[in-house]
Formats: sequence, C-alpha cells, structure tokens
Amino acid sequence: MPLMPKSKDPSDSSAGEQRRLQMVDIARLAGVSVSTVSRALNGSELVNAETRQRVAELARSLNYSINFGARNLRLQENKTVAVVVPYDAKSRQHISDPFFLSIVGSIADALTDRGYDMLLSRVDAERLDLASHWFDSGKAIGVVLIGQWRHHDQLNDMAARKLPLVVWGGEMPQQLYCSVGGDNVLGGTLAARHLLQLGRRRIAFVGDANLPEVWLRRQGYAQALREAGLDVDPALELAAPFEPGVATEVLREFCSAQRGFDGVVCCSDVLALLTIQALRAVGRSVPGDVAVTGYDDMPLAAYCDPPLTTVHQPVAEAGAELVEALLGQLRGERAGPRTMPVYLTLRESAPKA
Amino acid sequence: MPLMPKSKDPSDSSAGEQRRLQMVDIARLAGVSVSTVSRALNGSELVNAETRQRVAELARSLNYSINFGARNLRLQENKTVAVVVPYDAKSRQHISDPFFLSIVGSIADALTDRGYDMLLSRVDAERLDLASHWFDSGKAIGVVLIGQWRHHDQLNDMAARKLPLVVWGGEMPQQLYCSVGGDNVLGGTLAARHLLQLGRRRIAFVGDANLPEVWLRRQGYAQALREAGLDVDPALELAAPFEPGVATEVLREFCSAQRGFDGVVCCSDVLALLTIQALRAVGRSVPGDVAVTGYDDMPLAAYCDPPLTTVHQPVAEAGAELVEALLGQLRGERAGPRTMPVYLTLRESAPKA
DNA sequence: ATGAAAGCGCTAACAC
DNA sequence: GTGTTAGCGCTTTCAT
Repeated sequence: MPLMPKSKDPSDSSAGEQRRLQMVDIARLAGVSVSTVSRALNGSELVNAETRQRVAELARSLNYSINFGARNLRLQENKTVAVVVPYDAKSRQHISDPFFLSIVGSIADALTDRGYDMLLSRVDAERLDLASHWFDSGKAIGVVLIGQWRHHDQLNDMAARKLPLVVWGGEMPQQLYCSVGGDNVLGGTLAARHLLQLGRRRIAFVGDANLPEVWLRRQGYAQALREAGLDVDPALELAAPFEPGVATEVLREFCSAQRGFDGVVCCSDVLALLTIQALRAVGRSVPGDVAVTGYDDMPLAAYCDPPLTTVHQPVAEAGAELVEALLGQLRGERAGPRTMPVYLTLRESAPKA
Repeated sequence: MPLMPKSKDPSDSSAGEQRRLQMVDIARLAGVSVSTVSRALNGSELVNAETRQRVAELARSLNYSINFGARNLRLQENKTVAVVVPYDAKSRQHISDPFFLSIVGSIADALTDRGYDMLLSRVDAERLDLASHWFDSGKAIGVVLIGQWRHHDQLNDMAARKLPLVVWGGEMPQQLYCSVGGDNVLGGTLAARHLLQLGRRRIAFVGDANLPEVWLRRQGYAQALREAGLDVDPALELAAPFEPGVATEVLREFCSAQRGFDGVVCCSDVLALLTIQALRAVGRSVPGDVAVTGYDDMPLAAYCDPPLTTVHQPVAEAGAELVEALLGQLRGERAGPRTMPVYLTLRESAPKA
C-alpha cells in the first residue's frame, strides 16, 4: 500500500509543473539500474566507460540534477556554511555597515572557490549563541560569525560545546573560540601615532570599548600616547556605538561639550564620517582644527569629504582566512586565533605630515 | 548485515565529537516511539498533552534539534531561497556596490521574517542562467537575482523553463520573468528635471544603457530634456560600467575630452562620486561648474563630498517585495512585474534651486 | 493515544 | 560491470 507524503495534486498535468527528474527516471531511460546511474554520475571506475558516457549524456540532455538533500542525508555530508551577521535588536538595525558587507562578499568568494554554499543570516547581537542553530539543525557544517560584539562569553560557550565556529574579531585573553581579524592593537597604534606625528596632542578616541575589537584598538591608541609621553584622558573617550543613528546624537553632544581636542581616532569609517559632520556642525574644520582617522578603509573611504585617512583592514584576504580556519577545525586541526596585519592609508582627513 | 555509509571512525570517543542527537534517542529516553516524538515535536493534537509536554521538555533539555535534510526529504519541502548577485567575470569584481549589498540585507530580513533561509551566491554576469542550478538541485525553492545585467534573454529563458524567479530590475517590453524594481523612468526624469530647474542646459548621462535599468533611466532623462525643449546629445552620453575601476578611467577621459556640459545624471552613487572626482581632476567644481545627481541613495550618500543629490531607491521595501513576489509565484499566482516609486533626495551635489 | 512500517532520493556494501 | 538491497532521519498512514 503506497504511503503518500503530502498528496501532490495529480491533476496539474496542465500546469506544466513537471515532477523533478530523478535517478530512477534516468535509469529507466538508459535501461540500467539506479546504482549504475549513481555510479556513472559520480564518475566511478566501476562502471563501463561506454555506459558511463551514455548515462552522463542522457542526464545532461534531460537537464537532470541531483537532489542534494537526499545525497547529503545518505552521505552524512554537507557543504554549507552559515555566515551570521549580528544586528542590534533594539534599533532593528540592518546589516548595513559597509565593512561587514564587504567581509560577507569576501567570504562568499572564498566559499564558492572551495565548493561550499553559504547560508546568510542575521542574529540578535545579544544572543550570538543562537547562531549555533545552523549547525545543530544540520543545515550547516559550521558557523562564521561576523564580529564578537559584547558577548565574548557566549562565544566561548559555543566553542566549548564543540560548535565549529570562527569569529571575525580580535584575539582576547583566555579565548576558547577561533578568531580571525586584523591586528587591532596595531591599528589603534598606527592611527594615534600618525596623529601625534602631525603634532596633535589632545587625541580623542571614538568607539565602544565593550566590543573586543574596539578594546584592543584602544590599547594600541593608549600605547601610542604613552610612547609620546602623554596620558590617556578619559574625558576624550567616547563610547559611540557603530549604529549611525545613535552615534550621530552621541557625537554631536560630545563635540559641543568637548572642545579641547585636535585629533580623533575613530573605530570605523562611518564613525569617522559622523565625527567629521559633528565637528563641522560646531564650526570646527577637518583636518585643520581636528585631524580624524577612520578604521576599515571601506571602498568609499577615498571618496568621502574629506577622503579618509584610515586603517586598512585586509578584507580580500579575510574571507579565505576565515573559511580556511573553519575547514581546518572540521579536519580536526586545533585552529588558534589568527591576527592579520593592517596598515594606515593616508588621505586628507589626517594628511601626511 | 549492517551497511555503513562512509564508515565513521568509531575510535573517536575521546575526541568528544558526539554523534548528533536524533529522534530515536529522544524516543528511547522518553520511553515512547519515534512517531510519538515526531508528533509531539510538531505539536500534533493526536498525542496526549502530558506526553507531548514531556517529550518537548526532554528534547529541549537535551538541546535536540531536528535534521532538516531528512525532514525536507520526507516532506518534499524546503524553506530556502537562493539569492544570487551577478559579478563581472572579466574584472573578477567583488560583490561591492553598496546598493546591491543593501538589497541583500533587505532580502535577508524579509526571508527571515517569513521563516525562510537564504543561500547567497554569486554568478558570472554573462551566465545568469547558471543561477537556476540552485533550484534544479533542490537546494532552493526559487531564485532572487539582483540585477538583470545585459542578459535579458537568459532571464526570459529561465522563466520559460518555469524556474521560480524574481529579478531586481526594470520592467522591459515582452518580459517573461517577474521583475521588481524602482521606477527607473521616473528616476531618470526626476534627476534630469531637477538639473534643468537649476538652469543647467547641457546635461550628460553616465551609465551603460545596455543594462535594462540604465536604459529605462535614460528614457526618463530623455523625456525630461524633451519636456524642456532640448535634444539629447549623444556626445554627452557615457556608457560607464558600474565597476569603479573601469569607470574611473572612462570618466577621466570623458571629462577631459568633453567640457561642454553643466550637469550630469549618474546611474549610481558610486558613479556620481567618481564623476565628481574626475571633474575636479580637470579643474571643474561641483556643483558650481557642474551639478551632479547620483542614483540609489546609498546609506553613505549623505556623507560624501559633496553630499549627493540622488534618486532614492526603496531598499527597505525591496526585500519584502521581492520575497512576496517569489512566494506568490510558488503559490501559483501569476506575479507580474512590479515597479516601486522613487523620489529625489536633495543634497549639495545638485542643491535646491 | 500510540506504534509499526513504508518511503522521500540517493549511495555503497554485497552479491552475481 | 551491474543489479539488489539496506538505510541516512524523518513524517504519516494504517492498524491497534
């Protein structure tokens, strides 16, 4: 007695909604068994070269393509990686920072090159652990998370649960998960050091140090100040978030309250842009009154007003690096965190000395 | 005799690589059959409320999650949509235009809201038809393609083959596939008309009219000129591609060769930015000597130099619209092309009159 | 209300 | 070299 799953309406012969071709069809038409078709299509040496040819030909001419769901189920294999971009639930912010989007593009390339598919999704930045769902449900073999946000702890838990995971971000003390990122300390240092070389002495820092990457950049910034014999002034630190909406307000307030600075290290190019706007709004010029550095070197950084001096992140290499780290883990390699070099791109917002 | 698929190394008990929990495990622990677990987890009324509770509890506490591959295979269902971004194979350009990336973000949101997963990939812009692979292989129930590029014909073929497909782009004559896009003719008109209102009379058009969207925008541009009693001057048309690299060169050449224009309608914000750069390189000011309009109103358009007057595209709504169109098709509705309104955002590159 | 068993489309171990 | 068959993890009909 035939059991019918979800009885497909059999009366739609008119609709042209033809049932998807499967191996059994090819087999029938080729006059061989399904196994032979399977073997032929997989290029098995076991099947007669002539038969193999014929079956392959037939399959191609009929535009057959395999049902991956079934194949994966049988093979217990999967070539899909989940890429997860955290978002701020409160502001319901889009995936929008150009930098994150560039990274996603870079990962897409790297995965494609290696024959993997990419499942893209977003997750509440407060519940990064939900990203493990993709693995747990078998939809993906691992997860690439774009950014650590403030939940270092959740990431550690995920790693402890043996979730194949790679995170774009900075390397923190006692970190259990595998991170890949630019050298944030170096980035912070390069930016601050450059402003110091320009003769600036009161250098502000814009970025939310609750985020590991920002925290590291601040280390670098502080170190550069120390090298120059200067102290960090907490009054010149502004914990601006990456979301443009909130950041705009916070920055305007900061710029009207605080006037005693002549340089700013910003933790993203968008923040740099907003900072410049806020400065102008209170009648201060860039780079004349205040020199500003951005972070990321997004594609448009060269076309802003003024073009941004910014820390260049290795976006193009990032995708490959993240993917390799993940695949390495899956091969059982104990992949440690990886930090990639960054450099300063000099433009007008903080010009060459 | 037990058949072993791809003999999993049985000796890795030490590695902590614990086998994924499945229904049979829950069933055993709950002392019921697999069917009952299945029913319980699907909230079937058939199973005793108390049992259902108990099973659900157990599953949750064990962190069980279902194997979607198997479920889909059995149910012949799939909740994955492929989103495909064409790229230029010759230049091996990244997915990089901020506008495309914003659209992708918008689609991600729309799909998530409706409980669908998103498979993101790129495809050679010359072989858009390869995008059908996702459907053919059963990995996705349909395809959303970002942009028509120059292969209108391939898209029509795909639609003719009954591929569930929605394309972000303009509506062309005799189009068989479903497109969703901004009103390109209107956009072109709004931009040109605004420049005319500014008193500009020699208005250039920058964009490759081989692309349907650009072609439509040029219609609108031409129409606005005609309204004003002006003729279109082919010498003022520049078929600049969207790829920044190539466009930069072409634009520099154009701007040094052609000096007889005082306004430019550009077909993307990035092109507008590049145009402004090229103009400045030959000593012409914006908007003083030449007023420039962009297209898309990308998030950063307000922060460029100068801030861009640009045609705003309905990115936020685009995702929902595209997804609805696709799901509509799958429900058997005959979804026609859909054109969404656009408007001009006035900023400094072509200021208010 | 629950269980047994078939089968979704595919692969591979085992026969021949 | 090819066919037969079991079974990947799940849902559902049918039987109880």
